[in-house]
Amino acid sequence: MFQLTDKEQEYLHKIGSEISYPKGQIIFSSGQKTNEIYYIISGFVKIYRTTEDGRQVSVALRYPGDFIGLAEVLSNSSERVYSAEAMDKVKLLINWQNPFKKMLADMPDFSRKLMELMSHRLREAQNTIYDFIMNPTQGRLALVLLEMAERSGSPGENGLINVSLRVTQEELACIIGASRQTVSSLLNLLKEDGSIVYERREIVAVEVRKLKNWIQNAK
Amino acid sequence: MFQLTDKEQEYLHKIGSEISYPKGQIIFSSGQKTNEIYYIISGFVKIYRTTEDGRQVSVALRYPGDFIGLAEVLSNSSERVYSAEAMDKVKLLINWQNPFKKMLADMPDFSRKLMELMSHRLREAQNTIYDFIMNPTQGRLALVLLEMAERSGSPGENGLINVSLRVTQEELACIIGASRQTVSSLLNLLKEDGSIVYERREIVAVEVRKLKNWIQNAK
DNA sequence: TATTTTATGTCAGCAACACGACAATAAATT
DNA sequence: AATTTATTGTCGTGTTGCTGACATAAAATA
Repeated sequence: MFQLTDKEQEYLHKIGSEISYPKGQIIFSSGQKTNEIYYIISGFVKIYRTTEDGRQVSVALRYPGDFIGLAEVLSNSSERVYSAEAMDKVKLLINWQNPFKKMLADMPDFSRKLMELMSHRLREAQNTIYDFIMNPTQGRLALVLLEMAERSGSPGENGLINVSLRVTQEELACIIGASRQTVSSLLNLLKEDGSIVYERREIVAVEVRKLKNWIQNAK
Repeated sequence: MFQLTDKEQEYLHKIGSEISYPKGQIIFSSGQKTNEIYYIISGFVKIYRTTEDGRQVSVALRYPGDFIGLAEVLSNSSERVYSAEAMDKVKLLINWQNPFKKMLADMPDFSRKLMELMSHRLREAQNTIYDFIMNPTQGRLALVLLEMAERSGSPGENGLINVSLRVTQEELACIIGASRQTVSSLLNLLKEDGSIVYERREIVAVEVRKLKNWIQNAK
């Protein structure tokens, strides 16, 4: 849905620089000064907040081709509201605020495109709210697995998507707002059912059709 | 947080026209063609979706000074995704898509301001997700009542906000994602506790401090 | 290879909350 | 004023999913 033109890519590369983070690395965290935005080249990133009692609550996942840290820059907030963590080995393009803002001013089409992106993200977030209200835990787990597979896997035969998701149950729990124990049981349910292939702490493939059966109200 | 300049107000009025809707009126609904955006002059509006089995799920409330129907226009979606309903007697300014887009092009500052608005909304939606994960039903109810009071009431003495909220329990239920019966009990709990003044099916005032005690993790 | 750390599986007990049912009340309509 | 309709209060029952506890297994480290 979001595609940069060659010219935009080029511009971004010229004013930014590539940077890699290992899995688990925190890219920025809540409360920090807002100085930069990131463009995801590969890997995926969790946007989350830590509660007083130390629990993490995830509100979004971002995949290659998307920006992170955008909302603060576009709304001129001086401090980060949410934190971002690499869920994977991640390759990013880091861009400082000022040149980026200049780029926005220089390229009205790019600016319009970002407006589209923000609108799209708002819809996504609202869909997440909808899903939380409509779906019990299994449904939310199925939704998240499906999304991760579609975004970072490669389609195989008869509705199978091959992936390589090394996500702990703890991580999944904080994304879907459930307890770790529940995620454990559910993953095994999905496995027995043939909805996912889950071996040695890694999700290897998902069966789109079967997985969708666990979701109440598909979009 | 979102303020229009006199010039912008004037422009909007020039290219748009005022329109009033009674409580319960549907302003636009999911699936309709996107032709216009609305600016809320008074009253408030629910953004929601209806599920297959007829239940309503609300994802946001919009108050005076805010736009509705914006995301589709800004992202060039031809169809409405969510529906909008007047929760009150509502006065709106209706603006057709094309003149509005021209306004965006004509006034870069306005355009930037809308970008800020969308960023802000995204944060709001993410905060809602966070609240859903962190707070049990009472907390979400308290949050919604607090927001409605702060946005549409007038501050009285010692932390009291006077309002006049004629919202059915059914409505509240679909906003916080709970059953009507649970809302019923909770409202009475809040009433006994002195967190709200609730008389003859109308919420007359809220006690900010006490109400906040029901919320797990205040923003 | 041995040891420690981290992640997973599983269970029992408990609390929150949904659902259906129905009575009671207020509001709207005739 | 009488009747209908919409809204609210309050049950009991059942389910879901949380918590804490502990065993097991895999991975990381020494």
